[in-house]
Amino acid sequence: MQTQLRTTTCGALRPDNVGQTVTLCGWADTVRDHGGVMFIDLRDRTGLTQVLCDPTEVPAEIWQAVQTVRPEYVLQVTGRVEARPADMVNAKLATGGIEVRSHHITVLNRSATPPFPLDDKEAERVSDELRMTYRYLDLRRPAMQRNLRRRHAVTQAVRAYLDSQDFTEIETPILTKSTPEGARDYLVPSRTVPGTCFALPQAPQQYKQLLMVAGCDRYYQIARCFRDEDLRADRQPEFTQIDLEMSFITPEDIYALVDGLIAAAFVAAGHPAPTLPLPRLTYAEALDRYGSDKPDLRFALPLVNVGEIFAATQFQVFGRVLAGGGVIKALNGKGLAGAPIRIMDDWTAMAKDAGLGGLAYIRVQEDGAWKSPIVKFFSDAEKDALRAALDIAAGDLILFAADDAAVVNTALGRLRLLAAAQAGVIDPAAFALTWVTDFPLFEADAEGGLQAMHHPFTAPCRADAERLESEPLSLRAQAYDVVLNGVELGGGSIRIHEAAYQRRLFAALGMPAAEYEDRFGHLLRALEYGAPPHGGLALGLDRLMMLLGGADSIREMIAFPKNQKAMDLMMNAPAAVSERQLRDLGLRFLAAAPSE
RNA sequence: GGGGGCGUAGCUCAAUCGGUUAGAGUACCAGACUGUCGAUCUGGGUGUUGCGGGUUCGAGUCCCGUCGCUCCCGCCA
Repeated sequence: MQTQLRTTTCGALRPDNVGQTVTLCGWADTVRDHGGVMFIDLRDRTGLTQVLCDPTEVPAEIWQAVQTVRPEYVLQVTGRVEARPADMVNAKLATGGIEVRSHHITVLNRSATPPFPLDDKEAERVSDELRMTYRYLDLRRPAMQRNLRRRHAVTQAVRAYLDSQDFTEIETPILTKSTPEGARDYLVPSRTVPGTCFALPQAPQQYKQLLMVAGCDRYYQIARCFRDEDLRADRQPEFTQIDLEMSFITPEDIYALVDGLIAAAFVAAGHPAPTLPLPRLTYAEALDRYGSDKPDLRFALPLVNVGEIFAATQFQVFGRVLAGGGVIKALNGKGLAGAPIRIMDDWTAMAKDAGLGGLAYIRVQEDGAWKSPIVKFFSDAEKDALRAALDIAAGDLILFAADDAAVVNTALGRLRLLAAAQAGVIDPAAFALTWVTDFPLFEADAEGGLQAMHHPFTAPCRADAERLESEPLSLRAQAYDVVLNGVELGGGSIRIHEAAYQRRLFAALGMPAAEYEDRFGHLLRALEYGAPPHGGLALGLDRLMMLLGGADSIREMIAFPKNQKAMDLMMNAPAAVSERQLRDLGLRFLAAAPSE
């Protein structure tokens, strides 16, 4: 990175360079003033180099100037590389074997006192609010520099991999059309067509399908997506997907391709490649066994269906549920019998929040005795069967849920995660990847209607396709997710490539013909002109980087993220705009902007 | 929209049962110091206890309201 202002970087010098005269540029990291001699650790993104300044070796005015140097001042230093005496080598620094004995130092810029310490350990404890307000300082920290560099390495590897698989990177519009059945759209009012709005894309979904119709065969894009929904630690209103689509494929082609893509990303991020092929789980299996369509497989802790054991139970609560077509499942929290009351209260509250009437449990004491408010209703045969089914031993905590399958799975699925965390069985360094396949095509929406589980362009499994109108909720989709450590990394599907079936599907969703022709006419028309069978997938790049980097929020992996109210605290966006701008757009606000 | 947590010095935090002049580390400022590398030593407190109201002889502490940040549920085809 040699330039007119420097000959080398702050992370580059080694004992081999001793004797060379070099010029470095960077930020003063720490300044150690001994009166008669000064040490300045000079930092750039590549590392730290110790600069020594001796008043007998620099002009007086430079010595004067150096006295004023504070952390984050920007310096240009020229000097000779010298070996450090053996007892002064700093093993913690890559450059610790040498130092630069300066004979000229220029203060390129001064710095105000930083609002928070630019030290990786200290800064991690500083509020996100401050870090985001001064994001350019936060990003100066080595840890954040590493995150940015690692993200770059992964996107480079993704591009190289997809290029090797004959993909073409194609950009699609940011100003596009609203498709209101997904997330809430971000809207951009049009000046040239008054009274209308563009929407920012929630995903390049329709464009990439149209690129398949166009014969592109294999498309990808590192695509920015926008969804105006409430934020989470792993959800930002704008985020990045590795978006791809292929023609003439089945799901097997996607699995094989994406397995390789993920392996390339792991390696680029400095991790061992996962064992391929990645394991697969059907949606039905995932829900049954783990209570979630994005199971964390870093640990087992399976949900066990104990309905048969209680087929003839005397326990009214269980009996009523079974008679009503519900299910009874249990999970064995190994070693959690001693879980404090406070924890159990939290878990019970969570179970109720998930829809359960209450949380039944058995604490298995050290002497093997079962302590539980419900066990008195169990017969000896039921107890024996339970013991065998759940591998019950001293110290275990057995949790029961009895209700509709959906409620039971939700509640126990969440409890499974809490119990694993409480038991400390999650290896934070582990990576557990899985495909989840065969999602349902539809789910019931709040009003009892149908809603596409993935999106309305998803093709059903061929065997199911003709039950579209008769038993829509029974249709499995050719849809799949990739899950890493209990986080949905991404997903996709084989798409409907026949206009007639796409119309049938819109109709099955309860959409009048006039409506789907209006909203999706462009896609339907395209499908009429020889659309190839095609499908694809999108991976959340921010989430992938978060998991690969061991971070607890995707904000750590985004240069300029937004806070929980979707504001950019550094730029102060969103912000009020001028009357003139609004007039041009033909807009008037009903709400006033908050005043400062 | 709902639930939880937090809000005291630039930063990270402490302050007992409601009690006297709100402290510590660090940062910062001044001075000293020729081998440090989280330099050290000496001195210095730089504060609207988020904001507003209330209770009280007395409020950082209790009550009401409000604002901000954050985590989660809902939401996220």
